[in-house]
This record gives sequence, structure tokens and C-alpha cells, in this order.
Amino acid sequence: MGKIRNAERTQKNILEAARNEFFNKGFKGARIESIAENAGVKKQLIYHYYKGKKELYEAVLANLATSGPEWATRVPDNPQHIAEHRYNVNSKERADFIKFTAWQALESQADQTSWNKSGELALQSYVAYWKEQKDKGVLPPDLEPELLALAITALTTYPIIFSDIAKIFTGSDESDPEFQRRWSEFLTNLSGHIIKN
Amino acid sequence: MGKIRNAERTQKNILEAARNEFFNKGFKGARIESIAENAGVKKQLIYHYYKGKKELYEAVLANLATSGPEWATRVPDNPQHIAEHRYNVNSKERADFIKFTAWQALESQADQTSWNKSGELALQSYVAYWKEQKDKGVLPPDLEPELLALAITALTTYPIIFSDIAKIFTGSDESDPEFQRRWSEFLTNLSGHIIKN
DNA sequence: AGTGTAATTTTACAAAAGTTAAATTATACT
DNA sequence: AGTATAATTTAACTTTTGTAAAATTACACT
Repeated sequence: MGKIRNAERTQKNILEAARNEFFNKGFKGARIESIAENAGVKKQLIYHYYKGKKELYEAVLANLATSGPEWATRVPDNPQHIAEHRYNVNSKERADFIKFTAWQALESQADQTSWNKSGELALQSYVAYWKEQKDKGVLPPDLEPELLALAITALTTYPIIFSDIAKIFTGSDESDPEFQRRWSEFLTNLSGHIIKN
Repeated sequence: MGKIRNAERTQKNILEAARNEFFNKGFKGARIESIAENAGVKKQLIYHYYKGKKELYEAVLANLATSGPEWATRVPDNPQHIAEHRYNVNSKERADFIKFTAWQALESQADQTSWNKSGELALQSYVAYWKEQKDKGVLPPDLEPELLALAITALTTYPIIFSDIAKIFTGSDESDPEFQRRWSEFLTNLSGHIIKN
């Protein structure tokens, strides 16, 4: 049986499989062979398209920056609906992405490599937003906007990364819509105690 | 030069080096050789004391449960001073431990292994505490105590794990006492908006 | 001093994972 | 049909890492 050749699709498959692998296992944990399997190719073929594991990894990042979903590079500017906004779209893909940032954080600390700065700007613009809010008097004066931005980021990502812990606390899976509803509501209520409007 | 032999100390060295390695690089990322180096022994010696990597890992966990610091197994029950309490003691060691929990979370998700449940009880007692608080009317009725416990855990650990992100937001290192003061104060102020007393 | 035992080193190996190079096969173009 | 080029497979190699077994050395005890 002659396999139909299609370089473009093969590359796409590889890239997609690679993203999945890196997102779920980090850089070190990712296996070229596993990527190849999931892409439906021999692992050696990957070296025809990329110099090596590192380059493949960077290709995934680059691809994410261009053709990836907006939430990967931009941070929501919407005041009240932070929680909803974050949970609305594409839950599964976003969750994987969040986990990936966790891998990056841990691995970069482990081997001193400073991690990729593509997300930096997005985060800073996020801070800028909360500064505005404070100037408008929406925020209480005793809460620094930088720290609030950090807190919100923590609250919206933590349950995804630590789904086991979230489960111990709440009894239900993070992926469970019921949990997402509760958590979303909780965050909304929480901000209700802080933000005046 | 004849090396002075001291099995007890050697074992302690190995265990300590192992803890460091596992805490900073996770299970997979940890290298027996690196552990051996830091313990000042040949790596093969490790196999004289432990059957293999896995057993060494478990020894580290067991050791932590017994001779480890209390914060590794217990969660603070103190109402107002959550933030302070957590930052007061042994910052560096605790930070490593927190990172370790992050490794556990990611690695266990990556290869389907359910992670060690030693911490589970501690977390549940934490929830129990907040339930009490709610019953006493200290907490607003729209905030579920389980979720609050989760939120607090997130807020107190996130900056440690994601020190890079914390730095982008705030400009200063998580390990910097100045950051710790600000963050601690922030959390205190935040809880001031929520907890009535 | 002599001997058994435990600690440590030396030597060696096996499996896993990444990578390279050569051989094949499909496809587009003439 | 013939050929160049790119896609894919086959075969082979290197490095890294974990592990096992044998050889040595120190120490305690008689």
C-alpha cells in the first residue's frame, strides 16, 4: 500500500503532536518517539523537518505565537468577568497551555535557562489595566494593582495546574463543568467584596 | 589519603542531596549522578543503601514526613496571619517544598500515576477550619469555605512556583524580603476586605 | 595480628533516547 | 518515459542514565 505523501499535512501533524507532548510532559519529559507516533510518522522523519528536539520545541512556541488562540498571548481586559472570560473559551486547550507555563516555570528554574519572554508584554499590559482601575477609584487604595494582577492570575490558573489539590478541597474535578461554575462564581463573589462600582 | 568512613553521615548526605535534587528537578529530571556528586560519593554507592531511584525517592518522602518541618505536613490554622505564618519560617526550604508539590502535580498528570496522599489529610483539616469560620459568621455567606481554602492555597504558593511571573508583575524577586513583605501585606489587606471581625 | 563485615570504589553493562546517514519511494516537471 | 527533488523508511550510532557485580579498603572485634 503506497502511502500518499503530503509534506504540509505531515508537518502540521508533527507540530500538533509536539505541542501536545510538550504541553503535557514538559521539554525533558517529552519523547521524540512519542511525538512521532502521535503524528503517525517515524521519529527519524522529524529530523528532516527540524534540527532536533530543541528546534522542534521552539517551532511549537513560534507557531503558538502566530497561529495560536488569542488567550495564549493576550490577557483579558474585561473587569467583572475575569473568571468567566477565562473559562469560556476552549477549556481543554487552554488548560493544556496553562500547564505548559507551569512546566516552563519549573524546568527553567531547574536548569537556569531563562524562559521565553513572549508572554511578558501581555502580562504587563494586564498590570496597566489594573493601574487604570485604581486611578479611577474602582480599587481600594490598600491594594497595589501589580499585586492584584498577580493574585488574579494565581486564582485563575492554580486549579488547572493543581487539579488534584483542587479535587481534594472541593471534591470535584477541575474539568467538571460543575466545578468551573462554582469556581467562577466564587471569583465573581470575591471580586464583589473588593471592587466597588 | 584514606577517607574516614561514616555510614550514618553518608546516608544523611545522600538523603539530603536527593531531597534537593528531587525538589528542584522532579522525579524524572533528577539525576542519580548529580545526587551522588552533591553527596560527595560515587553514584554506585547509592545502590548500596537504596534499591534504586524510586526507592530513594520514597525514602525522601518518608523522611520528610517524620523528621521534616511541620509546615510540610500540617497547614496553619491561624486566621489573620495566614500570609505571615507561611512566610515566616524557613523561607528557602519551604519554597523548595512548594516547588516539589508542583513537580508532583505535573508529573503525576503526565504519566497517570496518582500521587502520594500524605498531604491530603492536612488539606482537609484546613477546609474544616474555614467551615468553622463560616459557621461563626466570620465569612460572608456567598463564599464557600472549600473554595476559600483553595484560593488561599493558590495565593500563598503561586508566587513561589512562578517566581518569574511574579517578577514580571511586581519587578522584584519572590525571594526578595521586600517582595515577601509586600505580598504578605497585600494578602492581609485582601482578607481585610472579606473577613469581618 | 587475624578475620569477618560493612563501606566504598572500579569495572562493566543494559536500556532508553536523541541523532545521523544512507537507502528507498513517491511526485512533479520536462 | 525519464529525471531531479523531496518525502519517507531502514539501519546504525552516540550519549545519557540507571543498575549490577566484582574488587578493594577501612573498621570492629577477638
